[in-house]
Amino acid sequence: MNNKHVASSQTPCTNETGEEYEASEFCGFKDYLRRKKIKLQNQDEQDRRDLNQDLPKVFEGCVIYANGYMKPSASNLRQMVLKYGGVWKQYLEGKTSITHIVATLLTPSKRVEFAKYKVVKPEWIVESVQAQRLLPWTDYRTIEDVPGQALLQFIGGGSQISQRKSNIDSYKSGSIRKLKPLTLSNSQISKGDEKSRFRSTTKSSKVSRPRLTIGDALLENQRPKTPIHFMKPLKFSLSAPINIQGPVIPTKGLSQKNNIDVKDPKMQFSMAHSCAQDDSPVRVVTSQTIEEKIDANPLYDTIKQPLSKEEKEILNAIPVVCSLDQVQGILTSEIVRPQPDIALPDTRNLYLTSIIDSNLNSFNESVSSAFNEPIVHNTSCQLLAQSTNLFIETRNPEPQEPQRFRPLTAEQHNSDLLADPSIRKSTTVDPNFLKSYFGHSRLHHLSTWKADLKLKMQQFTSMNKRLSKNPDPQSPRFIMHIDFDCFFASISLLARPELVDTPVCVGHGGVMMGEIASCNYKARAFGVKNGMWMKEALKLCPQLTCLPYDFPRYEEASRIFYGILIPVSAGTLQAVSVDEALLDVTSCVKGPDYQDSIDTLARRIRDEIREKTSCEVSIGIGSNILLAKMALKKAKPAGQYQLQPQEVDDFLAGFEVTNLPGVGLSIAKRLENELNVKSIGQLRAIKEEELKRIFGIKTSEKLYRMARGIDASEVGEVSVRKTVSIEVNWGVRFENKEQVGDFMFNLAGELQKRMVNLGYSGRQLTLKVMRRALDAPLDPPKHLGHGLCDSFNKSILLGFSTNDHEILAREVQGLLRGFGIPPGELRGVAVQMGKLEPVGSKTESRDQRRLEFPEAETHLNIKTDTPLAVLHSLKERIHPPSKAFHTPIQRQANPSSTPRTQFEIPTQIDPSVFKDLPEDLQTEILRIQRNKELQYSINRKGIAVLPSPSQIDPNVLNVLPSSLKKELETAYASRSYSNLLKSPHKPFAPSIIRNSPTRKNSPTRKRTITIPTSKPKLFTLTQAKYFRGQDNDKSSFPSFSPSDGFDRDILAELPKDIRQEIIEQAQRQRIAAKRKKERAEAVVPKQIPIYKNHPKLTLPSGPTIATFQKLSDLSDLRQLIDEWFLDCKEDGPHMEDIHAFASYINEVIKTEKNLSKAESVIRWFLDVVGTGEGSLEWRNAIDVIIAEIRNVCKERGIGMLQFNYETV
DNA sequence: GCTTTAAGGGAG
DNA sequence: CATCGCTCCCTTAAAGC
Ligand SMILES: Nc1ccn([C@H]2C[C@H](O)[C@@H](COP(=O)(O)OP(=O)(O)OP(=O)(O)O)O2)c(=O)n1
Repeated sequence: MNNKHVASSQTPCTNETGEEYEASEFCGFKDYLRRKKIKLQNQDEQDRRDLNQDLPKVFEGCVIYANGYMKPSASNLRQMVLKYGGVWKQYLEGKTSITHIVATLLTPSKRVEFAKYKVVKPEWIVESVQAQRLLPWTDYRTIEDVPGQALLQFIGGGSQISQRKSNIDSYKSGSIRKLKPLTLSNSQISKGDEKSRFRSTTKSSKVSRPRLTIGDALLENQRPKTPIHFMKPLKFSLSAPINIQGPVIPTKGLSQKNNIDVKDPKMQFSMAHSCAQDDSPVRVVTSQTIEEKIDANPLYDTIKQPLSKEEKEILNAIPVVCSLDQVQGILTSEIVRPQPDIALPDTRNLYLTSIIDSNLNSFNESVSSAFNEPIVHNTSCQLLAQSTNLFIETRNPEPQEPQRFRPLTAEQHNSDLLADPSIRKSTTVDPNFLKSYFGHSRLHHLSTWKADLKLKMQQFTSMNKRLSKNPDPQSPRFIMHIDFDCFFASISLLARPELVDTPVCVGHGGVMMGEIASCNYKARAFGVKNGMWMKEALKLCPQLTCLPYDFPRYEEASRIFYGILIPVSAGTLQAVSVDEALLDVTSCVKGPDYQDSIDTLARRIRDEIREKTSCEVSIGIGSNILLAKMALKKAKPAGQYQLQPQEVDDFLAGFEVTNLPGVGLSIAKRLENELNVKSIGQLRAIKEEELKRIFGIKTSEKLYRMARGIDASEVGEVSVRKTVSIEVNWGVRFENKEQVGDFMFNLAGELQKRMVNLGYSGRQLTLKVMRRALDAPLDPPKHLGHGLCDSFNKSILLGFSTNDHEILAREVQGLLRGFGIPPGELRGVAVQMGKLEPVGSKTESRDQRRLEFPEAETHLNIKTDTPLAVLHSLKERIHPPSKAFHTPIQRQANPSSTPRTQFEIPTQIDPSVFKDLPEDLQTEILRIQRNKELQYSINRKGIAVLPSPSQIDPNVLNVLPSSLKKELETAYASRSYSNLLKSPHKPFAPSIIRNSPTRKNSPTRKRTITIPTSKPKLFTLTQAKYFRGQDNDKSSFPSFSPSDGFDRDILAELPKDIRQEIIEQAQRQRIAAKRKKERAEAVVPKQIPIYKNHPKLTLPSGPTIATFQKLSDLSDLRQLIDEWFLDCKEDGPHMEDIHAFASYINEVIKTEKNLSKAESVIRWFLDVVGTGEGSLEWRNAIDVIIAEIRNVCKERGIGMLQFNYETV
């Protein structure tokens, strides 16, 4: 220790407790880092003392942080800053104290992240020093350097933050109206007309353009709320066709008619200027009429003139959104003198610019009187709230002062709305919402039925497929597409026979904004279409009758429908929907008059269905699925049509491209705008290269082929479910965060139910939320609908597979909080689980005996994780990798955030300490508490879901009170926590793997105790039915060598189960290694190709070959397959084994890249299994495996493997 | 190079 | 009263590695 150090120990930088030098027996990394930080600051302080004698304090009050590489190096700049009285921040910490950021170049995301900071070029420092005074930073903006960078923030209200727009005019026959994305660039906006806008959009879509990631969007929401500078000019984003003509409207411009040319009266005029993004500390959203706005605020004094109707309409659509920052920004930024290179054309700066230009003074006054005080108050309030709570609620200014301007928050608005009990009960705040909602939702029924039928038909098909052999794949095929005519309408009409000859539709009673699910052909004659809004339809057809839904009858009709088709199908039947199926009837026809026999068959089917359901189906017949579908178009209604091969080209040419499957509004528009293509005939004239200019590769190729009637897909292709999800985008109205929490909990519960019923757990969780668009009215056109929204996605990887609703709920809440959306602004929520793994015995393949519509609701198969996994997730929550999800570590207790009542506060934890913890931390702790008694489970892969000690964020530990630390220590079942920390970070897999930045740790992360292979999932088998404990010797307690990487003391402290598992794993590992070695010695390793270049194969753990049950040798594998089949011949293979086997093959293809090996293994498998003795389950297994392999081949872009399997 | 992510799109 | 805008899959651009 030198003098310097001693001196620095007295600096004010040492915090109150003198922490830097306090001895700590609990040496977490967090402590270390903190001390290091403090030390650095002290260093700075010292440097400053040493250096700044007699020098002007040029940078006094400046706290500067350097980002990225820059010309005078950061350390040089630091010297300068310190020398001249500034503070240098090495770490970005909370960013709150930073006044300036030095950067030469900013990545797009950084641009967003730093959008509200003074981001300056290094020259600012250099030249300020030269000038010996602080030069205006505005002359050194980094952000102006990159042309168009500011633009990014204004495009369509947020670039890639998709802005969805309700468009009641846009629907496509047979599909629901899609919300339209909006991405407007500067120049596009000015065009004003939809077509040109669209064209520009598409063009730019091929240009590589940085996008705003969700993280960026989150940052927008999580920006620190301290005074910061606003650097963007005010702009308006237009979210609907609008044409604003003329130059900047002068002061009184708003009263001048004809300056605004509103093409669409329903248009939404967004005045979302840049800083009105919802990240603003306080959003003051008013629902007052514009007159009130004007009356209430001197800001509007000069425009107190009669407004035209359109003007009022426009202005009322404008939520007045303002904040201190914005006000500051408005007053200090260059708005008054817009930067030409980034400002939008004058026409779009019209409103506020003009006001500000001419009314700066009155504006200023209004700011202090109406905004300033309350906002300051709310800023701190919200900072507090945000730091502890799920949401920031939008708040009103405090009412203590006479308010001339009383805006309404989204929450208040919802409160008013929900005050009506009849409304309240159909919103998400009602505890029975989900049940009631899904019970009434046609799309929910449709989706559920579809998934169910798809699965069942798949099973049925695989059961029979091999009976009907198709020896000549070249011979022509006959595909039938069978579909009820206006299904819902037809069925619902059965109860109202008197209306048969009148236009009817099916929908929810209302006459206003309800959607039409289906309408009969009488109604279609008027132009009414499925998915259209009632209001619209009534305009077209005033005498339209609306019939109620009758879901049970639809279901019953469907059951009959499939009941008729199944016997006919002779094995190959694919469910398209509840009322729609594909049939490969190739094998049904023989002889020279085959075409007639097909037609006869079709007629027979139609007759039978008509007889049994009293409804008509139509049938299209073609030589592939695409052509059958196109033929069906012609067949409808109540008809059939067989498309002859020779007429295909002419037949297709006349259809509009939207009739092609996969071509919806968006693609059709692009085709039309870019290529002037409307019909399939026109599409056929376009070269594939041309298409690739506009669309991606896959889409281009598909379009190209479809235009020529080519479709290689086959009826009954097996697909494996990839996701299970739930979403609600209607009735979503919340008053506070508690309601949100409750709802998410219920949602997770429902999702769990679905997963359990399907027999899945999942590793990936995705949250999708819809937030009311800034410029959308608080009440959308559709009652309780979502209206115009911005949508956000975020997915995380859990380190374990689960379907436990509590875990799901918690993770969802964490994600949701990351978005920082005020409860009142939420309009839609979706939770999706991916990276599925089958769980328990009830797998999809086991359901095959029942073909009825099941309503079974079991509560089996819930996969809980270990408490430690949750601990790990807790860590991630508090100290997430992405700043976007950053929550301040020091959090204040929020009086309103009490723990859920169903959670007991554990006695071991000091209740007051516990209460001071953030809500989610509380629940995590509670989980740990509750689960402590439970078995420490091992996840399916045989990896203990104990987070690696090295992965426990010391920050987390440090922030916990000592009593909690103790709890965690207990949870770790270790007396010596520091031992764990010090032990090699080998043994455990992390339990939570967050996306992106976390992955930087992947080298560490990948080190698990599993047997070294390319992927742990290969070992799914170890716990499955057949393979359980294959080469385990459970009785022995092996001795560990140091090279095992285990600390024996730690091992001894672990729960028995985990210890056992680790031991077993280690054993297997050794055995595997031994085997490998033996094999390598005994056999010439020609069977073991080594692909040095593949990254997967350079894992530190060594082996480079995918293994299956530790085998990679072909003969061993064959033997294993033999044994597997023999053992499970009767009962069928375990689903997990099937997947494991498929995974292995995929691994061989993907990683080992040994196609011939994969082929021969598969061939062997098929030979063994396909000997005719195989049960249904085994045939199913074949399909699943083949399907998975097909996927991988597709992924790899290689052709399908060859192994004499006729359906392949 | 590869894989993963967020987002768009489509169907029924 | 209104109203019940789901759920799965695929593709793409960009980011991460
Ligand atoms: N946007 C949509 C589209 C369809 N459906 C429901 C109602 C339909 O009856 C059923 C089947 O959809 P189809 O596309 O097959 O349409 P229809 O059977 O009503 O008419 P078509 O005769 O054109 O098949 O799905 C819906 O609720 N909303």
